[in-house]
Amino acid sequence: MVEGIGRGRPRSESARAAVLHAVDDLLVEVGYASLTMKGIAERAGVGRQTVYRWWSNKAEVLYEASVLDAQHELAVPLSGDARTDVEVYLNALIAFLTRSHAGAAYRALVGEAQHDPDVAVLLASRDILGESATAVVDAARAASGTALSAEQAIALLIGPPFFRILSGHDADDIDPKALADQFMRVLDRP
Amino acid sequence: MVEGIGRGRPRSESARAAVLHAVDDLLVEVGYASLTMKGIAERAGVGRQTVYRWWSNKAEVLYEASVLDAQHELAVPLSGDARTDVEVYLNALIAFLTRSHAGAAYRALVGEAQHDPDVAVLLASRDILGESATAVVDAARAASGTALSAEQAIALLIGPPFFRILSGHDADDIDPKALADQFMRVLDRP
Amino acid sequence: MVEGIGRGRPRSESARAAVLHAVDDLLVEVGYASLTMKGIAERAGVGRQTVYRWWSNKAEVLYEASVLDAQHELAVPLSGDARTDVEVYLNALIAFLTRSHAGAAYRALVGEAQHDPDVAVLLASRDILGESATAVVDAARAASGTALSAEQAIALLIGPPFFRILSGHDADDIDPKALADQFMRVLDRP
Amino acid sequence: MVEGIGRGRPRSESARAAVLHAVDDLLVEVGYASLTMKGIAERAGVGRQTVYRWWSNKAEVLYEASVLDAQHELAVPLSGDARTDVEVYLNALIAFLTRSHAGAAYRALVGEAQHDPDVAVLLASRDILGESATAVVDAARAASGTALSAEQAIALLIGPPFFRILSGHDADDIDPKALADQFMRVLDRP
DNA sequence: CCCTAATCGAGACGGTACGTCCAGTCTTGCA
DNA sequence: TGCAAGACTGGACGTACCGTCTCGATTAGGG
Repeated sequence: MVEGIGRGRPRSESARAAVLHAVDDLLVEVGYASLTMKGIAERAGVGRQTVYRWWSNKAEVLYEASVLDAQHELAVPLSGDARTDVEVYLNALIAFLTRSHAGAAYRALVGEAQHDPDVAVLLASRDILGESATAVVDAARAASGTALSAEQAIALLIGPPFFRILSGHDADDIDPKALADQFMRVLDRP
Repeated sequence: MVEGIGRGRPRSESARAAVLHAVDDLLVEVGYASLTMKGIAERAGVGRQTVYRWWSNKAEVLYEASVLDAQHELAVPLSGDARTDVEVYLNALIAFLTRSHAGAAYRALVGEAQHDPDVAVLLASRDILGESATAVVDAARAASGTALSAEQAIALLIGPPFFRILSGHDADDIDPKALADQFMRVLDRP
Repeated sequence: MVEGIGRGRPRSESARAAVLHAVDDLLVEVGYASLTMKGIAERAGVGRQTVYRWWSNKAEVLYEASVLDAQHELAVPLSGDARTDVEVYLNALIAFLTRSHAGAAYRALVGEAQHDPDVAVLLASRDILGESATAVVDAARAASGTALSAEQAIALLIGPPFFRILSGHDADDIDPKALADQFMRVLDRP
Repeated sequence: MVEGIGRGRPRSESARAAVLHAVDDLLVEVGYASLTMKGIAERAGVGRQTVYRWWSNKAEVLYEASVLDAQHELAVPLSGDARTDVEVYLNALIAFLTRSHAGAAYRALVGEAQHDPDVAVLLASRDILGESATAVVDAARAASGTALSAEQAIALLIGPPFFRILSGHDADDIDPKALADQFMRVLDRP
């Protein structure tokens, strides 16, 4: 990647970091609804235009600020036993969606995507949740010899808790063990 | 009309109807993101105070204007054959979430609920999707003798397409027949 | 003047007064160059839109805030002796242009008018300086039987000090007595 | 002062010329109000810093680009007849202030000087208008034997049209012949 | 023939005012 | 006294320009 001939002052990496850091902080302090581009810039000690220069809206900043954390929180080590791994993953997923800051950011983005096409495109460009489940799901599929595609299996695994949490049910009512059972049952038969 | 001693001008039912109508129209014309209380009042030919008097935010107006009507779109007649009914329901659900105006309103509300606690409460107070699935799910549960609770079964049925659609996947990639198969398979075993 | 049927909340006279007062204060405190619509609104404790609703730019606010003061400062009582009145007027004019706050506002407006057509129109709509000189000049013209028109005489009276002050000469070098002499001399001959 | 030993890259004379040329062009194209340092630099194909290095504000650039050239427009040849020369000069002055690009620049600077002390100093450092009138006025003074000082006579000559034009009167209403008459009349008597 | 130094174009930087928009409240006259 | 109309304060929006700051590249001496 060449990036032209590199004329002009180069982008300030410290400004970039300050913005992402400010978003992380503000998300916790004031919540997504009260997160403003103005507030982010001021908190980061950065000009407003600098934020707009590199991210076109607050969804993009939030995405970049949160996506790495999300991947980290949803990464589960494979034990070799598919049933166990699925349950461990489900626990991580539920914790992410209900208790994690990065998860709150992710839910906010999903929310925004429902009425902002730009955010929808941004979100669709990288299926964070789906990616996180891939390893676990592939292992389970391989072990079971199911005919389900990876995509189908992923939706089957993530969908039920995703639906209950985003539509406002009490997260405590979700039983990861039972969900894991149901998931394995679908896979276990041709 | 009696309404107690009724001093002063009585409440205008026509104003209420005009507001709900205006919201329906505007949702189609400008979309949720550009829906404003000001715009609603002007379109309805109603004072802004009148809107605020009856609904405390645009989510409430939208909820009353669109989402309750949504029940009709998701009501499927029971045929007696659980497998068939499940598939018919899934088709209705997918159409609702991807192509219906009421569905767009519902998705917008789910989105708003992710960063506005008031909207979350409003949405949780009435599980529209869950309710719509109850009849189909109960019939399927009765026919199969599964141990799954109604709530578990509902999440299992709705979750997968809900996740795929809200996280921005292409709706055409969803196969209702396969989803119905998977759902029946979980139920079919004790 | 009927002003329609007067529906809606009427303009707040207190907001109007607060804005004009704020402009007066700020002009003294920070000067014209640092006078901003934002600053005016904040100082007046008024919404920004309220300022824009009634005045389309800062020149208009300034004009309204200063014109009355200007008229007051430039009003000289007629003594009956034209020569004396002319000299008194010239002293008032020089004081206005060099030492008065309203005069500073007026000079700023004249300045702005040189590169903003809107301000030029505003200024031309009401010739504050010319009006102030009318009484004195008319009296002098009547006494002398000159053939000069009012407009010519006014320009002859105001022009010389106006030019010296606006083009940056030291105001102390201006001799009102000599200027009055010169003015009377032009008038005194057919 | 020797200016050091002159190490380093010397100033680019072509850059200087490009900037002055760009200012001339832009003044005509977009007007003084829309003239920005950024715009000047871009139009000149020059770095912003380069402009700031040699001129500290846009008034200085404008002064050097336009106003100094203005002297040519105001230079009138002396015929020997004072009355005629005065009228010719007045015509040139009025044309300069109302129709010339350099005149527009000069008026803009006078305007700016009313609220920017730096510009006021710049303008006062060289009385362009006064200088232009010196020859004509001195000739007229010599011919008439008046007691008026050069400064007084200059203000008397330039002031009236200057006032009318800068305060927004219609330039067509100005009668150079009458102004010349009035001017000569003041001079003609002790 | 490099070395040093000051210039050049380009463009990002932190700031700040712009004029617009909307939220939610308040104040009129009319019915 | 409820209603429409519409003005109110407040504050975020995204843009523009300010004057400064880094870049790499260029262009002159001086050693």
